[in-house]
Amino acid sequence: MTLEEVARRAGVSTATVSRVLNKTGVVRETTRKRVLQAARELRYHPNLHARTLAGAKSNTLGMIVSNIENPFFIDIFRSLESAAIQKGYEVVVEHTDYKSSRLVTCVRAMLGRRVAGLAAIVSEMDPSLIEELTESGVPVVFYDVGLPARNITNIRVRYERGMQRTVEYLYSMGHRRMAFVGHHASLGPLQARKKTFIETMGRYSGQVQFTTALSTDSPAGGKQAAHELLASEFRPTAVLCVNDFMALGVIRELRDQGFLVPRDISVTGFDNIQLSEFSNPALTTVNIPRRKIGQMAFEALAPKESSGDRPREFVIDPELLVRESTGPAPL
Amino acid sequence: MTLEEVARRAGVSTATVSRVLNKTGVVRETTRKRVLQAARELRYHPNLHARTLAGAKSNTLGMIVSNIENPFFIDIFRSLESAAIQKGYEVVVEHTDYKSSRLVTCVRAMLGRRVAGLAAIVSEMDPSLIEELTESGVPVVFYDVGLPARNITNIRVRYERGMQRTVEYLYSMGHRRMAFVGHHASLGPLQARKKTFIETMGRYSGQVQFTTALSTDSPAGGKQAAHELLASEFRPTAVLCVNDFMALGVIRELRDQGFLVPRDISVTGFDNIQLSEFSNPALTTVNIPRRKIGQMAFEALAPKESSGDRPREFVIDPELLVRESTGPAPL
DNA sequence: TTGAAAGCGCTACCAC
DNA sequence: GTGGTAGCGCTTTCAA
Repeated sequence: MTLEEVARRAGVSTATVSRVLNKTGVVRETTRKRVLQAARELRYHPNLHARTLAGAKSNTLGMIVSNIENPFFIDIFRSLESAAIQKGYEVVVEHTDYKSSRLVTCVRAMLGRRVAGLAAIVSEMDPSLIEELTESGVPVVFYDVGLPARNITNIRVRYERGMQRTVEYLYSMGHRRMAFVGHHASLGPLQARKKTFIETMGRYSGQVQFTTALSTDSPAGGKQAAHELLASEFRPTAVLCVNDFMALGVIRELRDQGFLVPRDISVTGFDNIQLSEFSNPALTTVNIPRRKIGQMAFEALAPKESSGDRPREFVIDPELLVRESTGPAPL
Repeated sequence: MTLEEVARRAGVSTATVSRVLNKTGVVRETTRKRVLQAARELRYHPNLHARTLAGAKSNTLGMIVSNIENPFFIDIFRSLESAAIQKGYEVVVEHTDYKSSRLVTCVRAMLGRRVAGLAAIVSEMDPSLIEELTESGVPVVFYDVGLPARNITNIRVRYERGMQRTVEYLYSMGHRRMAFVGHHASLGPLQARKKTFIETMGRYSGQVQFTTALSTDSPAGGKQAAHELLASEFRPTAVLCVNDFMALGVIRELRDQGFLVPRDISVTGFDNIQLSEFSNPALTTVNIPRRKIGQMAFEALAPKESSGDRPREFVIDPELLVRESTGPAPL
């Protein structure tokens, strides 16, 4: 089914059919009806590829996330998407599983698709890709990686502040033996998180002991990391997780091994995903405003007619949310 | 950046560049190098729209799900995707939030994109859309809706069997007052689920009492439904949830109101999403093999050279998984 | 208000 | 091995 067939059936030119279907230009009402009728009878579906190829302007935004199973990313996606849809955009998501190789594929695909803008909410960005994106001229939003440039907007979370607040709180509750549970330490931003933990611990040097464990970004990963932690001789009174998703698994493992949270061991997360409230016990966590991030991302990507499109940087200062999974250290 | 510019820079024709980039046809090694070099220097990204428009054959599969926040759907997506990627396909997801209007948009978009196949894992399918898809000739997989046709494959779960097994189990544990928590009863398949519960209850008429509550498909929705349940005069000893995602919220609300699960009230889910194991208490649920469903969907969509593409129907008989959230009814 | 035709960027077929 | 070129299906001037 092509435009031409519809035109033929309606007894008009393809130009007219195009006008009718796109509601552009004026068309006599009777003609319009005839065209619509023909299109319906033929079950015509315009070829989007031909459309964008001919039209040039894309109203598609792209978004790439590291882990589509982690609700954190889905929340940002939904927020960005709802802002986008409101303005007549559509957004396509891809995910990388934290693999650089997949990221390259995704970015290429997005660029090939000629997206109007791209949000890269990923941890595994490498310099050459950043350069490629910068030079592509396409509006891009990075989360936690990259530097601002004319077409690049950055959103970054002051992770160290969140970490610091968590540790201070835990310290004030008497905790002196802490463990950090993370994932993918080989990736820049995640490596940085672990480092931040270690540096923060450094401030209490002599007063606190600590260790770290790594696994995959999932509840199962958290469970496994906790398992390793408990298998070692180091017995933490508090476990700080790089995110809520893993914390869910940590709590599970602790419980399986007979520990009570928070009576025996306190656990904290990061992100404040919805599930953190539904966890039992409800998770003490650090709030990261996902909705706001999605909105910021959209604003940075949508053509900003008013202001010049200078590079921007958004910085988020996350706050600690104390709930049920933390308490005083056991004696 | 276009193919032509690359060709000019490399001093060859566009045909040659195309051959090099697609690894199709033979090209002298030196020429190849030169082309690649030019492409790199120009930071050339082939226009995917032009490509598919010219090439005709699409290796993109589409998938539409009702609720992208519910891990159940993500699991199926990931399974389908990994099978697809292995065979050189890519898959794009869209979600509808259970809204028929959005479903229409999504289907149109997929058809416009000329996907090679479409998996509609949704509950809000209406007859006219089904007809549209059937007549489009595109290979389609429906989950829980629609009838087999030459290009339509159906995957259906014997929901009633799962429900029945759950009720039998609960009954055997002494439960005589049960409640069903669901969502979107206006949509066919979900309406059917509720009806199945009611019919199953009918078999025990006189012996058991029951009620139902509806909310949205999320932990928050489950929490709210549970809240309404407890606000009424009806006090169930067991709450059967339409899925695990909502059950998470139900458990939370029960706990918030001081009930112990399963001592005071038993709770069951459906789907056996990963999180159901990480719930506290771990959820008694009915397993639905998401991985298998994704694989089946892919097989049904991928061009099947061997067998003729006769319509197919896969039927899944789900089994009960007893974990910690259920127990004997309180006296 | 409508039609003719020139592309959009690429693939594929046919010559050379 | 390589180049020329006819489309793929649509939008968009430019004329009529």
